[in-house]
Amino acid sequence: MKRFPPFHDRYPKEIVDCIDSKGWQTFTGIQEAAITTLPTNPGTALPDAILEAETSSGKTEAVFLPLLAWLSGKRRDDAKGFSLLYISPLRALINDQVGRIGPLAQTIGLDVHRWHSGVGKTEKDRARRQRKGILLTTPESIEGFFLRIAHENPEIEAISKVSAVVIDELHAFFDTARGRHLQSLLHRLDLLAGRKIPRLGLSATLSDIDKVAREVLRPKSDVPIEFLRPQKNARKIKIGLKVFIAPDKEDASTKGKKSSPLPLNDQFAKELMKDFRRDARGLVFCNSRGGVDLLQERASTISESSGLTFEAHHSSIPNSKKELIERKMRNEVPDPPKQMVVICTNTLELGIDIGQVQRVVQIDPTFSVAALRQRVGRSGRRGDQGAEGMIYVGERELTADAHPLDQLRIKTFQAIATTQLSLEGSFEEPNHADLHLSTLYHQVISVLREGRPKTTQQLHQLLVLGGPWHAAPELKDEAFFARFLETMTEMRLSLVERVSDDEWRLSTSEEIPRPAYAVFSTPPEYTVYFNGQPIGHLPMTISYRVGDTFVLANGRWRVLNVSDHNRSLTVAKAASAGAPRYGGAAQTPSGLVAARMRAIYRGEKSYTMERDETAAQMVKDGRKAFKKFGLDKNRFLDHGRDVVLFPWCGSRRAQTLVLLLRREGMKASIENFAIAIEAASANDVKTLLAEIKRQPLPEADELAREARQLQADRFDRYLIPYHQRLAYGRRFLARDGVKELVEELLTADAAAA
DNA sequence: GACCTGCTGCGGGCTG
Repeated sequence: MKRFPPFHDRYPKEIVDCIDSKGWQTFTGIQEAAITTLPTNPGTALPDAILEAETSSGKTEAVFLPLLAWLSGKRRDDAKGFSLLYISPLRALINDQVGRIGPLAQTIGLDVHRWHSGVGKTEKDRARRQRKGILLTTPESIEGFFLRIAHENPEIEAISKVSAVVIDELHAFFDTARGRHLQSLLHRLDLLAGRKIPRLGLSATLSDIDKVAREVLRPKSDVPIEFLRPQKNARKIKIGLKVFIAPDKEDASTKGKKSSPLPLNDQFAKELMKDFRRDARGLVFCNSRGGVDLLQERASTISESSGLTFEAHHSSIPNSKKELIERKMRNEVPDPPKQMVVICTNTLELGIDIGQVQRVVQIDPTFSVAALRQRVGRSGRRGDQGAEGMIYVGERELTADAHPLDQLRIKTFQAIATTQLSLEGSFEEPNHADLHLSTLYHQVISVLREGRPKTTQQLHQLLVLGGPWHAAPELKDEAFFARFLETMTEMRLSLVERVSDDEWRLSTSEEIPRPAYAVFSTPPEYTVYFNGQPIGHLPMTISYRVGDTFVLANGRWRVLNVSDHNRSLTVAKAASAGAPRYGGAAQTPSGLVAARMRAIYRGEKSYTMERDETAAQMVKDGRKAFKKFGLDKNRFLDHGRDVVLFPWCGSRRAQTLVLLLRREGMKASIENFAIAIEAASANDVKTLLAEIKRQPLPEADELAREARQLQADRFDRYLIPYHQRLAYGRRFLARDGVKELVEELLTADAAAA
């Protein structure tokens, strides 16, 4: 490899030799940045750091080369203790990384141990015995180590000895219950170690990283954080747009009619054949599992004997099948397909190794800018190849009574807005207001499970004042926190009890259920069997009867037998079938995207992306409809007996507006990028809004009374209603700027009149 | 009209 003096001159010979033998031409930008910046002399303390670069830009080596060089100079004694802790949000990523980190670590005599639920006993026993080297694991397994503390668990002790923690795919922990969980675990590890263990996060460029990642990596940090990013120019990204028109009704009566277009999935499948005709490997992202199954079925049928293979990859496909697909993509099977396209959900959004992909197609727009950027970024990664993405949008054939949202061609504008923002590098801001009370509940129990009773003050200091909940204003108040603990003793399932006035311990009076390791939960699933073999999973929240049909995992099936007790569905092949139903809630629009869509409708933002003729026509039509409805001036639209209101804001303010209207007796709900109000006129709504404007805004927890579903996270059901409403308000509502929004809605309309 | 992620413990069957 080309000589890179900061590496070849400063790094230990064993490590240099190992890298030279890999046949790499040069280091990537992020690797050069890390090698130049991070200390290799154990006399210099390791900093907290964030390495920011795209998936598969060699971030793993970028962080491990300096860490291993640093460790090689450190005197090692015989005492048990791991050297490094690597944390990944995915088991699959750990399995990939063993192969990359293992040989590097071997050069300085360190073993690498995997530890997650898919790792066998033999391998875990080896890690348990050695308690040295590098441990690769998940947040939930770390929770497991903590939960076993009470039973004299030497592993957690050995983990607390590490010189640094590496967190892979740090962006996957932004703004989530799981992220807060990880912060708590790392904080508890620091306390156990009696020092601040350096944290190094690997992140994609998906937000204002300096601000966001700092808070995620180490809340309330008083030590500086190094930000490392490539010096070299970012590679080129191209995103194109194609729009397809769906027939008005996709049923038998329209089939064969000349004037009627083909069903959407047939059009998509044909286009995929064209777009991927020259590529060896491709990825297609859908917004739902059902969408993946249907499109894969159509594409497989249409492409038969063309040499192009289509595979389905989502969470309901068995792991063994998914792993086989990933191996085929990497050409690790005998006689791999020459041309292969995987149709997936966000299962392949994070950095699981799937080799080199030439092109990415997104079916219908994503709801966040970050998702689009991350997905397109999975293409053309080696060398200087730019990323190439294409969005296929399905719009509906317009009828005389078409809904305004269809006339506005909303999906086309959503696709353009997400593309523009993605290319500009503007991403959604995480919601820092989130209280994460469900996760707090989990961590109180986890801390108490360690054994000794704790006082209110101790718990408050550990989790709130000095810990990951430091930024929640309500919780800072010790009385509020004490009340939270007290409610935990009052619930039907009370896992906590008072020892004395001010001391708490894990309940002893009841049978304590098995500990929960994850802060999220998954609904129970049927396993679908064909000929005794599991072919996939379906959620039990949807009921099935004998004779029902569905498409799943590259086949059409008919239900032969349903067993709720065994959680199994037995199926036979069927001649035809529709998409499986998975259930779920509507997707929520982001304010960033909404505001940009409005600008494009108004012609304030041109769009320069590559598009087909239909897309160009859709933009013309959408803008024309926007004018026709007068939406350039006002925000209300009477549609039949209902009103459609266009706030052009993010989902939190929109949801606040919806609850305000419901509180006054209106049947309001969010519908795509608009608010639909049933059985009301624009004038009714305006009168109400004027009234709302005059009154003081209710508190968020008060408004939350109007919400249909208060429970969102795993342990919300164990919280008292007041805490549930508080958590709901902080997560889904925003009072800031709502008065201004109401004002804007009324003035815009007055100006128009 | 949504997507994804994780854990243990136990028992049965197979291999050496």
